Amino acid sequence: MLPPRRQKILAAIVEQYIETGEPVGSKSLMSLPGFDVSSATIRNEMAELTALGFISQPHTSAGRVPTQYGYRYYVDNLMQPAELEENERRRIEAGVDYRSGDPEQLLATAGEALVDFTNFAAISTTPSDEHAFIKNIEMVPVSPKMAMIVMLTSTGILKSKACRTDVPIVVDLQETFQNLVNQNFIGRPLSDINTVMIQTLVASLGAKALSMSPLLVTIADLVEAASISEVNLSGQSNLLGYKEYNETAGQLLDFLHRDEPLNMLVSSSSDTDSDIEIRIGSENRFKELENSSMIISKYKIGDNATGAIGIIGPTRMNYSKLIPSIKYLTDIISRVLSDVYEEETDLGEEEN
Amino acid sequence: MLPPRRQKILAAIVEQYIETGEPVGSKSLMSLPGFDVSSATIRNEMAELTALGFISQPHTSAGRVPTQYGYRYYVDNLMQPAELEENERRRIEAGVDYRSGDPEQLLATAGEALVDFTNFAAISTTPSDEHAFIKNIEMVPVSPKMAMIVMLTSTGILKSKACRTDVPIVVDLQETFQNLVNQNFIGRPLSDINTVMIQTLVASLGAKALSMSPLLVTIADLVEAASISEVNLSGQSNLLGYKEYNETAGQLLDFLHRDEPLNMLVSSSSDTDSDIEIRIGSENRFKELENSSMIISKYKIGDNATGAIGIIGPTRMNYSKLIPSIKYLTDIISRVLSDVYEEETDLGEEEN
DNA sequence: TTTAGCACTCGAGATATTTGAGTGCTAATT
DNA sequence: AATTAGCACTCAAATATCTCGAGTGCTAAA
Repeated sequence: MLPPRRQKILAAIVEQYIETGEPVGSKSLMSLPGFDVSSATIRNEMAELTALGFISQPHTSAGRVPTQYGYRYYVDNLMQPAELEENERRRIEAGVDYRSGDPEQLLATAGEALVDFTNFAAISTTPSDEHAFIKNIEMVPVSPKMAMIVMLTSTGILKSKACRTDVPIVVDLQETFQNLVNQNFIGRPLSDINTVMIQTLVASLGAKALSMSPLLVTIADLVEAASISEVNLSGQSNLLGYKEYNETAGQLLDFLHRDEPLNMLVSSSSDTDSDIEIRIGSENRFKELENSSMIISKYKIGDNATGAIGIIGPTRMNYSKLIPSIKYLTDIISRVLSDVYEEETDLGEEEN
Repeated sequence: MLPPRRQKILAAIVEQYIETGEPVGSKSLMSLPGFDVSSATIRNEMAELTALGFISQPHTSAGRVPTQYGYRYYVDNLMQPAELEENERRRIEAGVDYRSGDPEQLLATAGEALVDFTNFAAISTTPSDEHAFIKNIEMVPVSPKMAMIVMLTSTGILKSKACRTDVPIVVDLQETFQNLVNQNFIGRPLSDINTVMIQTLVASLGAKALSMSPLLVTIADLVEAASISEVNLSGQSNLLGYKEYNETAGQLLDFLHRDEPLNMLVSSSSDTDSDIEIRIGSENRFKELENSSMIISKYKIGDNATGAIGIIGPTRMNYSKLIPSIKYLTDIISRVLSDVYEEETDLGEEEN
């Protein structure tokens, strides 16, 4: 544990650097209220903090800059989370679309809100639940040879996709389809449905195989889309404005463009139990993010499904303000989605 | 009309500059095959071309760079459209999703293909047709208090949105809804449906108003989404790589992020009759695009609906290759979408 | 009309100079 | 033992100076 004065100095360096982006010198700290020692004393302490790895110098004759360990110590031990102001709360709330019951849409708009609020890039995943099952599948004929297939999962995810059929859609075909769906899909976990399963099913249909095949393939598409926890990223262009990305902005955006690493980034957050996770610099395991931090918070729907939402930005970000903001947003999302979910579940059971 | 030799020099300057990005000097032109005159002669011609405004010098002792008028003259008079190679055709074709009948999805994937193929940003609009009407609306109950509303327009646009109702969805309610839809929406032009119309309708429903209201509002949302020709942009991060955007990349991306100007950019292309439009530098009316060019091509569905797809990049782009590529892509899109459309229309009429 | 020749221009790159914020160390002070 | 004043030192950033050469425009001869 650092002695109090050293803590105070570290905190001051982190906070001032977050604010100004310039290396912090001993004199500017001395002039801060509450610092009644000389700059030489501060320099001695700074030398210690440097030896301990919490701060570093860009070059010998410059001030100090927090290292990622400095940020980490600050976040874990020194930072005082800011109280959100009323208008900030309102701004965050306004970003959540209470009305629609569709989690994807809600997360998309919430992400946009985060982008506006933080000026960083926002990242979110749709809820995933390894025990999710298919609650409902409907076929909607919209024109003679085109139908829309709509699927609802136990998690509340709603997916739909158009499907052109080779033969005209008649009542008979619809009934066949609905029977197939009832027998083979409703109530089954998403993980059960895959290409092989679909092919076997098609093979067993005999004469009806031809007409059913495109519809069933579309179901497989929907299941896949619902299983993969989709990662949504927005506000990337905000990052261009930060001078820490001057040179590497292109690389970073390219990296964020690829889906796989994003998925890993968000999903790997499940190994801790805390509901909010802060990853500073190389704590994100990707080299492309060594100068970036993520604040990721998990939301829950009911007791099983979880997803995450958060931000990506330069390590120099205002942790003490952002962390409570994201916490607050996540609480709202959890509440809204759980409400919808429970309402559905209750009603569903009443029906039986 | 420029004398032949001057044309030849202008074309060579444009082409070499497009390739290298460096100002083109008289000597490097002289060494090109087919130039049998001295560098002094070329310099004289270049002086003329400069006076005419087709080329300019970054500074007195540098080579020449095409002005936007130079590019324009080149595109209009000098350029020889490249023949697409077999593998290029295949790459373009591979980007078009023949199977799904959904124009939006098709355009999205085609845009991605353009991004990969050209390394620029791609822009596209969904088809719009001022005479479009509602062909079909279906309500799909997916859970006790949630329904999916699906709408198909005469243009083939398929839109769907979830809607939570305040009361449980029963057969009675579905019938009421379907009657309402048949009487008030099917066959009516999209432009007829607006908030006022919906409100009047709701008001006339008496006791049923409460249960119908959220469903009808959702229809309004769908109609709006289908009327507004949505602009899709992708591959913006490609632009970061071009040195002409070194400084202004952020501004450009911010600009492209906003929806309104994009809409104007694409829709204003309707004033010419040609099916492909090339806008160089300030011919795009926005200051943010003064160093950019767009190649935008219109596609058609049947005889009425049109939309556009194209690219945005630095004025220094390979027009002679890109123009035929985009033309080719647009032809494919038009053909696929028109096929679907006609098939639908024919079948629809057979039905009657 | 074309071309060889030449003086001229000016950006890019290399090198030198200056400046000042900030440091670490030492020796005196508390 | 902890603090501080004082001072020599360091080094990036800003500024100035120099050199180089690609490319030009012009002139006078072919």
